[in-house]
Amino acid sequence: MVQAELKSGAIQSDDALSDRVYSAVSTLIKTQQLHGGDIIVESRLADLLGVSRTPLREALQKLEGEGLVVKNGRSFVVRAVGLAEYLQSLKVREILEGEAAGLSAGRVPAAAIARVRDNIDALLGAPVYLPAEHWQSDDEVHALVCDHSGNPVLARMIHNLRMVTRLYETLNLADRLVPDATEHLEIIEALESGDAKLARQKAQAHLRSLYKASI
Amino acid sequence: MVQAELKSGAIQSDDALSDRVYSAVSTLIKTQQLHGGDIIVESRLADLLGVSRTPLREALQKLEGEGLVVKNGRSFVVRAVGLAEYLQSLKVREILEGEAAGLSAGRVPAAAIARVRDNIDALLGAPVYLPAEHWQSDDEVHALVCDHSGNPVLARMIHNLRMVTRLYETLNLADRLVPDATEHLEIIEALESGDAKLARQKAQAHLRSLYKASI
DNA sequence: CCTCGCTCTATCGCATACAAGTTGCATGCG
DNA sequence: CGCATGCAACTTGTATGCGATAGAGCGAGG
Repeated sequence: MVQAELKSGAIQSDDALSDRVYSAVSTLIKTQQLHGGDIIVESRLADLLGVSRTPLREALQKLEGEGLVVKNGRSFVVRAVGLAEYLQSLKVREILEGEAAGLSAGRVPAAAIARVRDNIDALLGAPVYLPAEHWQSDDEVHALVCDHSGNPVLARMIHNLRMVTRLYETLNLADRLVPDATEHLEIIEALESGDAKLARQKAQAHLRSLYKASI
Repeated sequence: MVQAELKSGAIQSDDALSDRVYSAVSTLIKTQQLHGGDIIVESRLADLLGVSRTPLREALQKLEGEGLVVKNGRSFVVRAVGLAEYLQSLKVREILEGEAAGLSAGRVPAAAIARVRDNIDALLGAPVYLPAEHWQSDDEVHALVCDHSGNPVLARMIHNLRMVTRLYETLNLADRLVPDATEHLEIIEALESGDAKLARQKAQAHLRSLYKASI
């Protein structure tokens, strides 16, 4: 099932153990090595990660707070996000990210915009499809929108929503590469222009596009 | 500081210990027996509640997930919500609850509406001001809006936001009784009428009213 | 008088041990 | 052969002990 060692990988080793475990389990979930609905046996996972149950439980509590795992009866299970919830989340994101985009319009540093744009271009120009880079570019664009809205509460909210959104993984990511990229570029352009209304509209259009692609 | 015993009160005693601790600490915070910024010493609080550190830590992790406590360095502190964050939260709530109200318009059972309306009337007619009842009525109205929106994700989001909003406690609640009640009644009326646009507008107006009252 | 560094204690992070509840299997009886 | 009952392994909840560390207090030097 899971063969990754905790120590390996890009995990900073001077962090607290429970934080490392948190990151480890988080990526295990996001990379589908633990899939939705799996029930988590504490001792097993703890052994697998080479730690005791205490820091693991701590990590699981935190993950529960972020909605990546839920408690079913007495044990934790990896959160399974169905189509309905995915669509609901997208709907809320449409509202929130639209607002955030409007607030951020004209407030994003040119350097940040340029960097994100370069990444999108690189992604489009890549000879093969790179899922990880796709995700990262996605994160960057949405971070651009959130972090400059001047409303950290709003930003955090969107972040949490996107987290859950990711758990719904039936759609084929590769098919979304070109639509995502073009829509992202439109959002960025709107942000750059300072046209709040346009930015909001483009962000909402992007989310609606995701929505339609999943029906 | 805190003199409440864990066993006392209306806490179900057949729940898991950590759940009881969770409820206990939650109410301690919401009732200001633990005020914002207080650093929590695990062993002290655990002794106070008559449990060991383990279930207490578990409860604290959960509370961290809900935003009632945060980790400052190595120890937990009761989350202090400042004016800035409060206003930001209200702004997001304006967006979200407006949307929820629009979605709920015409979908709320008459019985539920009647019950809430009765409670508001009772509150207004009470000879003395009852803070607890004020809070509860508030909860009911907003629950009315959320629970019938058909979007549980949205509802949960609003719930979390309201949780944090409550931590900001400098405004004088009693002064808000009449404005809250009248605005709530307007929202309810709009919900009843089925006019989505009006419902959204009234909900937003309510949140903006709260905003203005706190500047 | 202020600042830097040292020590020392209170507190936290983690592991482990123990208890209680549950599930599933096997065995025996009807 | 089927069902009930009891046992056994597993899993989670809670307590506790120990090592590590941050932060306070204090003293010395600038």
